[in-house]
Amino acid sequence: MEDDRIADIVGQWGRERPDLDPTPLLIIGRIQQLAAVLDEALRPPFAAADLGNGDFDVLAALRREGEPYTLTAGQLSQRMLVTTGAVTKRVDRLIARGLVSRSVSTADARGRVVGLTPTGVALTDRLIEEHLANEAAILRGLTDSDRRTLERLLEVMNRTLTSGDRGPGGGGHDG
Amino acid sequence: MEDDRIADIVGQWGRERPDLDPTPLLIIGRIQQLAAVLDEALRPPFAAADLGNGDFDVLAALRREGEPYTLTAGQLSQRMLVTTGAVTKRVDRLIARGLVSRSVSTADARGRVVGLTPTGVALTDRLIEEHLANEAAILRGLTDSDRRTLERLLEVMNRTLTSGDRGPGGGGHDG
DNA sequence: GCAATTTGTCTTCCACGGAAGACAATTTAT
DNA sequence: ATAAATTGTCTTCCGTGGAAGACAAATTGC
Repeated sequence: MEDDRIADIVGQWGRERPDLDPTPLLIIGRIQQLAAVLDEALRPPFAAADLGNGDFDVLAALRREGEPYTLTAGQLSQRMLVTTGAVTKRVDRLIARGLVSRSVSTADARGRVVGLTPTGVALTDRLIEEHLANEAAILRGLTDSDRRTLERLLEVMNRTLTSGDRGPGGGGHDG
Repeated sequence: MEDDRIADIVGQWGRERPDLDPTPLLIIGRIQQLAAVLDEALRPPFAAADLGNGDFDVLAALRREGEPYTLTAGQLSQRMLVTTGAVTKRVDRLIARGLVSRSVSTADARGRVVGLTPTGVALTDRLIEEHLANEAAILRGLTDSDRRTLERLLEVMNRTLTSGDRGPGGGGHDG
């Protein structure tokens, strides 16, 4: 029944390396596992539309930008936290589906402007509804107060990570 | 220089689709982003040892199992939540590094038993210390009380997800 | 204006993991 | 015991994304 996988792992480490404190895994391990399970749980609507999760990211970024639903490849790269190479491939796939189009920027001829087609807008509008409904369902076990607390705590972790000064070990990356 | 990326996204959706409630993203989006950033932040020790994050998973699973530090490919697959094909490849890489060995199970000749070599044990023991120290550093912004709360809330989400009845595609209607 | 540098995107090439099939060994049924 | 079904692992093929280089266009320096 219950795979408290993470708790088991903590228990194992406690036995094998009693000199260490494995309890950080209770939070960090769970976040990582949660992210994986979330991806799974939220995939069905995208899968039904024959879209990779990453591809929907493109559609959503364009759609929420508002009219005329356009962004350059570089902007997409920044918003989705993937390389421009990945953007190229995602956009290529979406073009093949007729959901976005790509054109040379008028302002800067080396810029490529990606824009939602009417079909793309329609699909995105439909999918985002399903998507947010699914997310809401996942959170149904949490009270409003729980949610506010969780938001805050996640934000604290995020800030700790983003500020980048985690003692030894290096770790910093982009600037 | 705060990239409150998620808050921005929620704001954009609020403007573009005021009929929807985008606030679930404040939790779920942050968890997903956090997981990605965590992977980055925790990678350096493994990268320094020329190991993929997934490869360390194998080492850690074997090490925390206790002596004789062995598991079958199938057991590894279950513990790491990846397919047996992925296990084969991870193990192949680790064998090439001399960190684990593979032998035919005495009990069942189609089973392959993977075991840590002495070198593998030593490396894992070293890496897990660094790893847990890094995780602890990431959590330093949270009080003990925060941590307990966060653990609980993440576990609630996890249970909601694992219990699995969230009608995707089906009708999302809860009580 | 022209060369050098920088910038934005695309192109290779590579690594990793999933899906499905191949294969060998075990178990079950007869 | 033998054939059929099942199981455990590996193999093949594919999809996705990163890193680094290629390339075109813009910017800077002279």
